[in-house]
Amino acid sequence: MTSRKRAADAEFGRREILDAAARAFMEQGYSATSIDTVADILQCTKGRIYYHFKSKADLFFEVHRTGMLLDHGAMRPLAESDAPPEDKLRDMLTEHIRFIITNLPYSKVVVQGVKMHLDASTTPKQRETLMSIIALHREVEDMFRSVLEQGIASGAFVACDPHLVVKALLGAVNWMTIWYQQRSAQTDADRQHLIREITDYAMRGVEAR
Amino acid sequence: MTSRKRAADAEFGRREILDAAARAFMEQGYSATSIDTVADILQCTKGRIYYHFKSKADLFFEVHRTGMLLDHGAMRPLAESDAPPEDKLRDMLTEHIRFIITNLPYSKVVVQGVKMHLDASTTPKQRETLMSIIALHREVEDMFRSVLEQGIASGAFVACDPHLVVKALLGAVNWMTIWYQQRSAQTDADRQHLIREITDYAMRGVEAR
DNA sequence: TGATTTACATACTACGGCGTATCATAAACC
DNA sequence: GGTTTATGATACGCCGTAGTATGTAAATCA
Repeated sequence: MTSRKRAADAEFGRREILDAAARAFMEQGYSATSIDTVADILQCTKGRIYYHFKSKADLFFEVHRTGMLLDHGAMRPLAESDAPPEDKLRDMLTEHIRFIITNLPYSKVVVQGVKMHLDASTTPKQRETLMSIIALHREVEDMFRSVLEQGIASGAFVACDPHLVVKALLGAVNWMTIWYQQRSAQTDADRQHLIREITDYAMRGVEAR
Repeated sequence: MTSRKRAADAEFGRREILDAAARAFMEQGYSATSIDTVADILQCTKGRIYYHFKSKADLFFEVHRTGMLLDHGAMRPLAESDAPPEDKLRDMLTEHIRFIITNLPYSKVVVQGVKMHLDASTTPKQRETLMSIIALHREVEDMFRSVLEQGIASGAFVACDPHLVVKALLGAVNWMTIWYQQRSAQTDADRQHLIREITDYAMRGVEAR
């Protein structure tokens, strides 16, 4: 039983590192972030970080993976519901935006990570986890595109190229990772307004007249 | 006269460096790109680059500024036309997308640059040019928001918060800088289709029913 | 034609940062 | 009481890279 407590502590300590790393990567980017910077944020030394993570790249991958898992986990139940496509899409968008603003560091790292997939500077081991991250990313996009296709088929959405429109739709939302800052929406009402306006815009782009 | 020729050559050489730097920064990001990498692309040495640019940061700023000037220059005449807002916005979007796909490296650097404005590691001199770049960026966004507000006033666009919706609208388009690659659209017809689908989606998000 | 400026190339220095190795330790486990 | 776990502290080797200092050949100019 106590072993479970220790295991939980270890997980907690690990997550603490991931959170700090996410903040650092968000603010400075991967290359510009040093392991020592992450250690400074935690007020510890590199030793702690290298005890849990093999390398800087591994740490980044884990942050990226954690972010994708959180978002994917939030989207899947909604995508699997049997609500009509228009309701389903609206729920997914709302939840996705909520995820972005409540987990901004992870969201920004995910975006960074997407852009780094060309980098060949990875070990075979890393490539494996990298592929699983990419798979998660694809799955999330597939969920959105599926709902789009359902809506087009049902007549709820306008006829359009779902492969391109899903990019535009997700872009309207994901672009938040570029411009959004905590102070953009201070009160709860501000956040509600924000979520509403962005969701409504994204929905109007696909809804049939 | 010959001096004019030499001046033109100098400008050409400078632009050549900017183009190469834009490609490098696009592919690897600011921090991960070394001056030597840019030199390798040009098949020259650092000497040439440091002759034209004071520092790596200066080079990046000039790429960023050039990109913003190009986009700003393409948008302004359209924004200043006296066409109805819905036509004006459509034209601006189409042209903006065309700019992105024909100047992808510069577009991606601009996005990177926007995210780096927090960095305080700049000299007073650099801050000045940085401010002018930010001003250009604001102006472009202001042009889009203006058109939005005109359309809302005229009843052509739905009632919405233009400050937030302009972010979503530009996001739908600018997100291309994340996912678009040259091979995404190989033929001219592909590119036309792409531009059309993205523009249509972005427009539907604001058009009144 | 000699002097000077232009537009680079070469060679070198200095430094930051990744990763590792070593030693210590304090708590949890067995 | 011995062992494992999860750190802290410190030091170091090594490499990549920004920036500089110096050289140089050609074009321009007087």
